[in-house]
Amino acid sequence: MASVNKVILIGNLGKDPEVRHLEGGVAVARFPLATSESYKDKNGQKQEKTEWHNIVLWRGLAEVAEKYLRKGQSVFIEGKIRTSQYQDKEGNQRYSTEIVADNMTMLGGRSDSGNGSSGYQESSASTNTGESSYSGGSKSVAQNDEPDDLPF
Amino acid sequence: MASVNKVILIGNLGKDPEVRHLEGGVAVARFPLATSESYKDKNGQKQEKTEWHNIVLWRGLAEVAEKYLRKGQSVFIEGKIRTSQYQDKEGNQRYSTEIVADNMTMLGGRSDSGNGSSGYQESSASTNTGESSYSGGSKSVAQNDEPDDLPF
Amino acid sequence: MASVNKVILIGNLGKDPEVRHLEGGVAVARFPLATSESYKDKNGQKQEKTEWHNIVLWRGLAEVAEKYLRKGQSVFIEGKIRTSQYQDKEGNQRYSTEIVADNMTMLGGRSDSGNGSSGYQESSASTNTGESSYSGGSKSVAQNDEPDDLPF
Amino acid sequence: MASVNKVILIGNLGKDPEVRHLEGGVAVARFPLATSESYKDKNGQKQEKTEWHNIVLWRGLAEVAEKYLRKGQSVFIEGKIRTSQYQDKEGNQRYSTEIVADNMTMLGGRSDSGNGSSGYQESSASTNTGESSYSGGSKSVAQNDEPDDLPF
DNA sequence: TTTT
DNA sequence: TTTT
Repeated sequence: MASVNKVILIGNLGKDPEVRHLEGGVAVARFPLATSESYKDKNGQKQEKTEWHNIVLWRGLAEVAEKYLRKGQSVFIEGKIRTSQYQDKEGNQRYSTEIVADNMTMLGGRSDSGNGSSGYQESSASTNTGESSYSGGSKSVAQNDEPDDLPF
Repeated sequence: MASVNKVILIGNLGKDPEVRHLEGGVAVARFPLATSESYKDKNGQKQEKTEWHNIVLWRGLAEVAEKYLRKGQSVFIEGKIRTSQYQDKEGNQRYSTEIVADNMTMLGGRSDSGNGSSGYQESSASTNTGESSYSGGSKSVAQNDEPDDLPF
Repeated sequence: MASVNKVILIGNLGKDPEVRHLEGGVAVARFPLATSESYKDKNGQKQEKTEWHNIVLWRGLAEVAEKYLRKGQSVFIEGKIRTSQYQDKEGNQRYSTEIVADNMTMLGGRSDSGNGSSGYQESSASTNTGESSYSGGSKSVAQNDEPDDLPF
Repeated sequence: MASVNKVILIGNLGKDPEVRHLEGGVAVARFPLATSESYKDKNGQKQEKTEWHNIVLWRGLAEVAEKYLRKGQSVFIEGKIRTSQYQDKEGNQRYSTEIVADNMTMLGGRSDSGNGSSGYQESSASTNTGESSYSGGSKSVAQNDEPDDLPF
């Protein structure tokens, strides 16, 4: 049936990306992303609440993340929610929710190496599946094309 | 810091909403929402993968859900991701991820009672915080105004 | 620079799609899409305001639109805003704003031929660039891959 | 009927905001916002295409824009599309498309005065209608609450 | 020009 | 008219 599962996040990386290169050369990157919301509590005191999101990127996006994304930087992420089931060591059913990115844009932010945006934009013709190039010859890579045989 | 946490879903209710009315008259509704994605496996066979989302609605949206939403129906949900920590009975840290809705639009779909859209639209001036009414006198209810003292 | 241009619409077709098949076999479909917002005016009277959007679809999405979309039906559209300049007959600069779709999901709605959703879902493995198939062999079509030499 | 009209933009201000303060103290701010997309042309040359959006903000958001937003800065805008009709001087029907913001987040970017983000975040408890405060006492301002009697 |  |  008609179905949409879309997430849009702007936040900061809690750690450098962890990248694995799978058999076949496929890259997967993961990092925690913080979004924060401020509000006033019942005493009128300003409070901040931080939400942590587990971001997963595949292939080209993972490679961009590996090269250019660092802890503290700000990114725009577009993707979808995916909850995986797994058994913990006691054999109980557990759930883990991740955001599988299909688009990413660096927004700069706190960085050790100047403006992270530029390098990324230079080196990657298109990490944006949806908006990519309307030139005749261009190829758009589906960023969440995951092989079926991955160890999830 | 600059932060955005936004989710957009279109899917079907897996169950009727469960609604609690808290002290103070605040209503909270919850239901599982399915989004489905179809893809071809390595043998070219069409497969479908269903994602289940835990939807939470507050106040006016919860009341609309209680009155008009039923298992099987299709809804558009706009909201944000929130992951809560809790201790399980063995004292382990667990995480539960929910979508806190701040906007909802009924799309009809399989229903026991005709087109669910109409009733809802008639009875609710505005469940859409963001888009609500630009008349001078209208009031917009912040849908995710949660009391601080809720039992989470 | 960091840039995002994203539109999400749910609305009804004001007309059947107009489809052109260009040299090279590329299809382009266009239709007006209505979104409506209700609000109360200063006298407390309920009013409705309709917004009309010019939707443009390319290639695979255009072909799906041609086959399955009809006046009155409800669709979810994800895309981007594009404003074109042109000269009117008096030689004045004019602007025309369109939504170039890169994703489309039929939601049914009033239709002459039953539930429009099903046929579309059956016949199209993936019109959803962003969410498409994570099987190894699947191909994702970039929906807004426009040839450069189109007569705009 | 079920309807959604949502726009998400990240881009740069082409000019400082123009702000009007209407009778009754209501503020309206306008500015052009650029989003850019790069693609390769048929010769493999990298090209950039810039889209200009007419942003309109009301009340609290307009006041934040007036105080903190300047030409060149980067902002996240969430809002809706609105096309207005008007007569040009020759009496022809013309259309003008704007994005009416209901949420805005400053992302910094090129600025004459350091990081624009901070000041804004300090001084404005909540310009984010949708996500605002779940404290008991907080008030959420409907950002697109337009008086009916405005001179459009 | 849609839908409710 | 922005930004890279």
